[in-house]
Amino acid sequence: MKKKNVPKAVIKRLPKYHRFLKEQINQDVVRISSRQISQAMGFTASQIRQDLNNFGDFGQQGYGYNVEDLYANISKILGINKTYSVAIVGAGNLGTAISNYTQFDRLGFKINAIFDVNPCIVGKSIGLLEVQHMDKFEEEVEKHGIEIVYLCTNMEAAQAVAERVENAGVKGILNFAPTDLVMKTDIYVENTYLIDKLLSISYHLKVRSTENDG
Amino acid sequence: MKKKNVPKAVIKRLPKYHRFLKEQINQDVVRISSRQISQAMGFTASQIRQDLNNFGDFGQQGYGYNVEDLYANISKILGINKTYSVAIVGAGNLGTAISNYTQFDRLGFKINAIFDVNPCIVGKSIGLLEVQHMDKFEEEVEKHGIEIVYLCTNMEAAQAVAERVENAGVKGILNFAPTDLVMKTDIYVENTYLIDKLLSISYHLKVRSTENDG
DNA sequence: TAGATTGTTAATCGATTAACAATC
DNA sequence: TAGATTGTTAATCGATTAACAATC
Repeated sequence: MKKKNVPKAVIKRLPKYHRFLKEQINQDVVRISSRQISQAMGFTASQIRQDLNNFGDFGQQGYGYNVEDLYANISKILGINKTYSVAIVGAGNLGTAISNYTQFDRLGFKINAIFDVNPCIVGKSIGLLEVQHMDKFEEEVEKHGIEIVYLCTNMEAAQAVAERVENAGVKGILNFAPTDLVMKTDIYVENTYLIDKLLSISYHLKVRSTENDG
Repeated sequence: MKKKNVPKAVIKRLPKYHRFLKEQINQDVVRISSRQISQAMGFTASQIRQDLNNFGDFGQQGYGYNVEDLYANISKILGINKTYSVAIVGAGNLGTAISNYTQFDRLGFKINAIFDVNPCIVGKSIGLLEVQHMDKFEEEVEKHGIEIVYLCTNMEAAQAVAERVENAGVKGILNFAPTDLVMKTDIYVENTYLIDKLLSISYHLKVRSTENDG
């Protein structure tokens, strides 16, 4: 098996392929060519073949790709042929919303604990879980083998909580707080940067409105 | 003023500069060099100067950049020297969470209406607003001059709602539904792709765990 | 003036696209 | 076999980094 290091740009596209192929399966599509994927997804056929060949020879000359096979392979590459144990820290509006986000659950990200420090929120039921106080965090991480934390605190608390999450041995953080976390270990942090998306909209609307002027 | 078309990669970094400069202002930093920004943000000094020079000559040889000035300039470039009129469609957990996200409000994105179709939700109060039925959508968009919609429906409803949003003359959509929207006009859509972030974490955790094997 | 740091041109690097031989 | 489509090498394009003259 080849093992050059895969370009970041390719990794960013993998979830899109995964999503697209799932749709194809739902529509009972059995085989598909890079050309067909190209037309549906808007990448070039060449790029699609290049991307996939970073991981193996999934296709067949003269035939194309078997949709089920390709989907299974990409799932495996993405590491979602297993279940992850997840905790949410911060059970405010956002934490509650995320806990109800079925899409995550469906792909094997199982929420096993929810934490907060606010006495008005601790003890509340969210789905089948009861919000626990952060006092119990380390204990519960151990008990449930928590691997990933969804960080849904406010901006001010985020850094301190992240460090505690790191120290508890959690491997990954999905950070919803609008702040860059500084970590000591190689814990993997992914930022949502919701504000950046909004600023991007703002930028593009502005550019358009000024294009009509000068 | 120069007006070549600005690389996408640069535009994606603008919000990060904006955020960083705001922090510097809060810490009463008056001037800063590309070298200092470089060290704090982890880009090269060269890249920072290249990025900024897409929009004008904001610095001064031998001095660097005035933090306040640069922040004001980037704000203007991002189009956030004005207030935007925003509506939320979908007042479930996510819509409610987003409506409470003060960060958006603080940068001038003002939520003026919230909509849903669920009879259990319509009429409910969220902050100072009452959730309205989608029947009133077009009327309210007109009344409040809505420019941006936060799309917080489920995946199934997203496409149909997006088309209605488009037809009502809204200019931009921040899409929280895990689906690619197909638009007819040049309405600007930004996708949050929360799942993609989670899959990215999964991928990196998997790569690390298999590095120890082979 | 001397020192610092920008703005900008040129060099390098990485990612995308084109082309085509291999092969199902 | 003939047609289709992959896997892969080579060419192009775009973005990042290095270097340095301009200048505050």
